[in-house]
Amino acid sequence: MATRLSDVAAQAGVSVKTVSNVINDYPHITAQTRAKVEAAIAALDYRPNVSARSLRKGRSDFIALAIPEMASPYFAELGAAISRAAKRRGITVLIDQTEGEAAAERVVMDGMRGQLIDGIIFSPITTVPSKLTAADTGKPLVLLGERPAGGQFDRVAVDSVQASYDATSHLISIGRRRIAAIGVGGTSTGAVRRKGYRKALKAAGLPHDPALELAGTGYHREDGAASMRELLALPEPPDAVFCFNDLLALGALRTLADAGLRVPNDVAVVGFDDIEDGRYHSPTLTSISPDKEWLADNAVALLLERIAGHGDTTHRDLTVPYILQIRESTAG
Amino acid sequence: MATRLSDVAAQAGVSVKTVSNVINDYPHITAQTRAKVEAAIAALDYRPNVSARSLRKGRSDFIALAIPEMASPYFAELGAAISRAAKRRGITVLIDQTEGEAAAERVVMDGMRGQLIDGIIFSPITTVPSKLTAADTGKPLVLLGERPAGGQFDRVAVDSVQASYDATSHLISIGRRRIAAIGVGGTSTGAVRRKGYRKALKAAGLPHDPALELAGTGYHREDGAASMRELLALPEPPDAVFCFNDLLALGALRTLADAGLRVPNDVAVVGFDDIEDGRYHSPTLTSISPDKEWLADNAVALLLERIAGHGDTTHRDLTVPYILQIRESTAG
DNA sequence: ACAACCACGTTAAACGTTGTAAACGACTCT
DNA sequence: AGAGTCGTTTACAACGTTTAACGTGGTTGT
Repeated sequence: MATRLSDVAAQAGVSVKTVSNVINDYPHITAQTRAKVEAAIAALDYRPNVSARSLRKGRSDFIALAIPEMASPYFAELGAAISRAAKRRGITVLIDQTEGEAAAERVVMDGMRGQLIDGIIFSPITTVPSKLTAADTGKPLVLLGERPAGGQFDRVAVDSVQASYDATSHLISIGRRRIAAIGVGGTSTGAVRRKGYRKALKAAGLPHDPALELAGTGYHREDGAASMRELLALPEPPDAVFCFNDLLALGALRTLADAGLRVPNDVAVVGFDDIEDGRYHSPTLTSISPDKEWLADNAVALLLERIAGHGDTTHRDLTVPYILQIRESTAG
Repeated sequence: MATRLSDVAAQAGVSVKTVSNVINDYPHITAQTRAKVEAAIAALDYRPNVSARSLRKGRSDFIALAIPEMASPYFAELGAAISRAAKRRGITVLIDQTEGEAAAERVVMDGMRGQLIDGIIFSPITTVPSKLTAADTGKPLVLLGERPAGGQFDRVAVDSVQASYDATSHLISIGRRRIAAIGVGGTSTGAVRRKGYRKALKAAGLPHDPALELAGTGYHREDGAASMRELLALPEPPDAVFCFNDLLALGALRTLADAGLRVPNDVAVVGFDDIEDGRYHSPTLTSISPDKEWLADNAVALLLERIAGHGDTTHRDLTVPYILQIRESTAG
């Protein structure tokens, strides 16, 4: 049924090897032969068999992207960007939903998809299990987001401390004095962003009130909404909130709307990620906006470089550029 | 480096084929041998090689999901659901971003990923190119959404006419008389949903004003926002809008907020898809809510059945259950 | 005329897995 | 006791591709 190399060879009147050479861009081929072969390929609508090729070469030109959940807008946007970046380089991305905490285990247990994939881009939202350190999967890995303790992997991420510092400082600059933080979980992300948040408060000489640091159980809208409800129940509610991602912020905005509070007049809100929802929400959401295209492109490039294996063992650490997008939720 | 079948066989003291038999649940194996083999597999941490397996079997247990763009919330949610449904059955989903109109061409050109995938779930948002009809890729295909002219494929979709009828009728039932529609493109989706919209108007004895049917260029927030601006510029603006998907509706809500109009008091809005954003937006969005889990599960099941190939050639057409979720955007 | 290329061909051997068919015992049945 | 049967295991040949080693004429340059 499926046409194979030998069919093409027969049609073009050349050897199998020559066809293979044409396909693999072997340098020494006459323009004439190449044309003949290409004509035959077109005529027979030949497609190389990926399985056979990857079995023989040991490379598949597939990489995996492991994310907690693709229905989450940030990860959806990230996945889309990474898919495009990979396609540009002729490689295909397999998306893996790790669904929460057991992420690394699952990746490892999946056995790297039966040795099909050449490498993996791993984007944890919660903790990076320390097991990852030990479990050397043998395949190149690029980490997205906060570095796990004693990072020994290639990594691409925003400077979360600085970005959080900027976000908080922005709230201070518009006159807020009682600034809450939502999302200070036990996760690396939560810890790092809290660091920048506290730093900004300190730099401005503002007191640090532990009651204003909300942990919550996750990073979804409902968690943000719940945390905001807690904050409003406080004897002295905040006049601004820095949410550690946009989903939390959107949830918080929902609670504020339900409570009849005006944003930003009563409470100003800043998010992190700059997902598209935030740009259309009422009010539009001020947010830390990482350059996702840059992130995707460099993550893929880095991984491919590692797969090609130019021997150097030092791991690299790329910092994603970002800007603070100021919108209605902080600008009256 | 990677342990293979023969390594396991050596370790267990049996033949390669026996190990293969154990892995593939071949019925006639002594408990004793099975135990030996399983011990060896565990000891060596053996993982079957997908490439070799699929080369030999002609099946890979991979299916493709072709969607316009995964960053679009509806498709992200759909992709997540389909991924889960597939994983439950031990198969892996490859997501393909077709990015708009050239969808089918690309799928075909991709050559079904070099014969790796076993079948494809195809979810067009714009037109289903008629080429699809001709281009028999040889692989099973399940279509999501509106049926193309002369549908001859398996298909899973909501009854869009009925759903649109329900949505429009709901607006009528809350007293609206001048109801606009956004998203009446030349696409199958647009055409079908317009049909239900017009039918509802007619059933209620309302006049049908062509100026209230907005086509727009796409199905994103910005298109909804632009269309809404057009509607507001009308000499006699509408008192309700039925948007053919939630993204359009969210864009429309944005424009209404900018214009200082109250929803639903001044203008009521209904969407289609029930994406999570709509549930947290201010106001929350009334929407047609298809059962995405049902959709995903049945689409995957149908495709797998087709792959297994129980010879019957009649194509099947499954109707996804839905409800109308009434929220703030229509309920004062 | 000799070497040094060049453009291809030929053949064989992998890559790791599974289907086919046959071999092997250990039974049971005449 | 020999033939048939059954349950379990194995040897061998594929699947479609690439790599390697070697061969063969043909072209070019000295």
